[in-house]
Amino acid sequence: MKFEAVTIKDIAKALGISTSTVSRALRDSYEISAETKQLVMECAEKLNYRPNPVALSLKERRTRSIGVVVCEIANGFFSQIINGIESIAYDKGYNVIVSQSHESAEREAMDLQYLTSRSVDGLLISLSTETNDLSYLKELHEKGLPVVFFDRISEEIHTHSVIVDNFKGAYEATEHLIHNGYRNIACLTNSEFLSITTERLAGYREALIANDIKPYSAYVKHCFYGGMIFSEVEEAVNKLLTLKTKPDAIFATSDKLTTGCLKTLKRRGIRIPEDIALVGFNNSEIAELLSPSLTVVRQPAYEIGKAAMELMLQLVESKRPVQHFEKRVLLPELHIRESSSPKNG
Amino acid sequence: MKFEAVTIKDIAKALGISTSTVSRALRDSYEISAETKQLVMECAEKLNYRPNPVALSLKERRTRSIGVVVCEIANGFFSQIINGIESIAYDKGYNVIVSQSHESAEREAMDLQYLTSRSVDGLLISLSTETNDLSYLKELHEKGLPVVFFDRISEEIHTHSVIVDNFKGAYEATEHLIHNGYRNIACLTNSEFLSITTERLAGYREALIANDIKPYSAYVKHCFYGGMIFSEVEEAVNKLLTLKTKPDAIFATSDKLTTGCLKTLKRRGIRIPEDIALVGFNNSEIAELLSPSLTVVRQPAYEIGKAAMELMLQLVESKRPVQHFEKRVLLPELHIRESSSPKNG
DNA sequence: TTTTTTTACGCAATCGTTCCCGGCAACGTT
DNA sequence: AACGTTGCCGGGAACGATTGCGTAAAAAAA
Repeated sequence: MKFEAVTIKDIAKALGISTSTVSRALRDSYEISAETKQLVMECAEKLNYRPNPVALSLKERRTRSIGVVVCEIANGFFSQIINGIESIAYDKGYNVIVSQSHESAEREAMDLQYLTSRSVDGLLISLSTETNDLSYLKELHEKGLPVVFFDRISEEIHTHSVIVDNFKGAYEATEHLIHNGYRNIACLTNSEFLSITTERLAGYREALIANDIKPYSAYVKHCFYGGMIFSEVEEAVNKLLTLKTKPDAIFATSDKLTTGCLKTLKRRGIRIPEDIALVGFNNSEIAELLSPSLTVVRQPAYEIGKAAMELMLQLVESKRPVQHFEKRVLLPELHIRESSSPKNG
Repeated sequence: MKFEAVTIKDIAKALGISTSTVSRALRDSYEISAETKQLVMECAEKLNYRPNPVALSLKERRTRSIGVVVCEIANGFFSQIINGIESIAYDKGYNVIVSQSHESAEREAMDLQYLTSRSVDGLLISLSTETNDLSYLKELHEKGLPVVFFDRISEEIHTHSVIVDNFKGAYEATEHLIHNGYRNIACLTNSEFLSITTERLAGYREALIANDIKPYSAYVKHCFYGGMIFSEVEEAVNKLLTLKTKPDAIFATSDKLTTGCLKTLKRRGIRIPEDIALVGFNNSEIAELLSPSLTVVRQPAYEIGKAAMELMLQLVESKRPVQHFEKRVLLPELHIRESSSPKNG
């Protein structure tokens, strides 16, 4: 398929028939006689003919490839999602082109630019932390590019999306801490512009209020880069520790924030959960191997990827423009372990 | 770029000139007058023209996309490699199509089939644990498909490859254990068909011999699926623990084996390093957060990816067939932590 | 002024497929 | 015998871009 590349012409020549006949025979058209089909099939087999997908793409104006934009590939949560995306794509004969925003809006815009210039058939995206201007994406969407959001979504563009019930995840995590006797619960969270932040923060707040605990704004620390830069997390945690009434528990709302927080606490020799309890969103399998083992909110990342790709296929393979959009909400799981053991227990 | 798609023809029509002129003007050909160029440029800008990469691919017979085959995307080591690959690819205007073998030779063959049918310009591959028949890949390579191996390589195909010094990594890890007083050192390793296994096992053995310790075959446990199936690891570790002379240390030669081993030891309530010390190949950042923190051999995964993609570009962009092939060997780093503290120390 | 050279552009083939039009046999119908 | 049906197949125009070759007009040389 590199140097020679058998084409439909070669078959036509070998059999002394026209390319149109070969093409039709291969596609099993009714206007070709059984024997000709047979002949063509055998010849194609013999020459090891493979249709050229590039030529097909040009003709059909679709590439059967889907662009994926995430902030970071080398992040367990996202690589699990990509795994899910890929599993569906593979089954359906699509391929996936992954690119990373590294949490930069500029880089994200370039990714979009690049992916569309590669004429992907659709776009799966989890927004970067910096993104506040969606106009370019919106423009693409309005021009007809199928878009599906996952994880970090936006309501600004009316399309399919897949998330976990972030509110619920945060609510349950917070409530769990409260039930275990913690009352001064801090929240280490991402940029306030992200949908996940808003939702998780709301879950956290509601859980406090429902349990007659007054939310304390100094207990909420935003890390703009969501743990991608460790020093940011370290600083946030340190600030929490210098408060007059130190928190007795920390709820971290993302993978990297959780590990960053853990790292900081360990470095400072703070005991978990005796000095401070810790619960965090986390998808790493190692969480249970830590000492103390970590109580986490686990997201069904693989399923998120699968769902997102399924919805994408729905858009891409639909004959007429899709009118009704779906927001698929999956359930997070709270895994209770040692890092949030009952206070003074 | 979806419904309308501005083409070179639109520009030609708008300006009342031929498409060839437009094409040449856009490519800044010398045979086009400055004013015509100016006109074309402006018009292209105004209509927001984007060249169609599919048409270009068809013409130039290259897609500027590189296929990547790994066993598992959602594995820190490989996702870090992919990150490295992607970083170089992005800079050079290539895109990367990732697919997974899930350690299955059959699936790997299908991946190859799929990727080549998508006419990738080259192939970056880390072999699956099951792979013993390389004939198909060899055939592709002989037909002119550029191939670069990384991590799990094969000498059967003469081409570029990138690995870490597996021998050295294993040697140093083992020697470190010996220096810290351990003498009954077991080795938990992958399928014996993999290049990494051979090399790491050799490093382990040599280190023993160099320190006057006789290698004991019962201390070497192969896990065919390399930890992808936890029960396999569990069983291997359990077998080690039932030996008459139980090992006092375990050296695990991959990410998943290390965590699988750790999990098993934890579950059985075995203290590390008091009862058994542990050192493993691992690329997770969480290793240092474990209690005890884990002594690991860390591989420069990101750099492996970068190097592999660089070598690929060398192949893909070279005018004449490359004759001289390179095996790039990067250095692993031994991070000494608590899980291998001096014996009885 | 005539010839040669340069400049600047258009025509058409090409990449590999598909598919819309025809067209030509060999039937069956009136 | 003349006509309409089928059945089967080929020609050639797309899809979007590049490029070798040909050529008119303008510029330079004779």
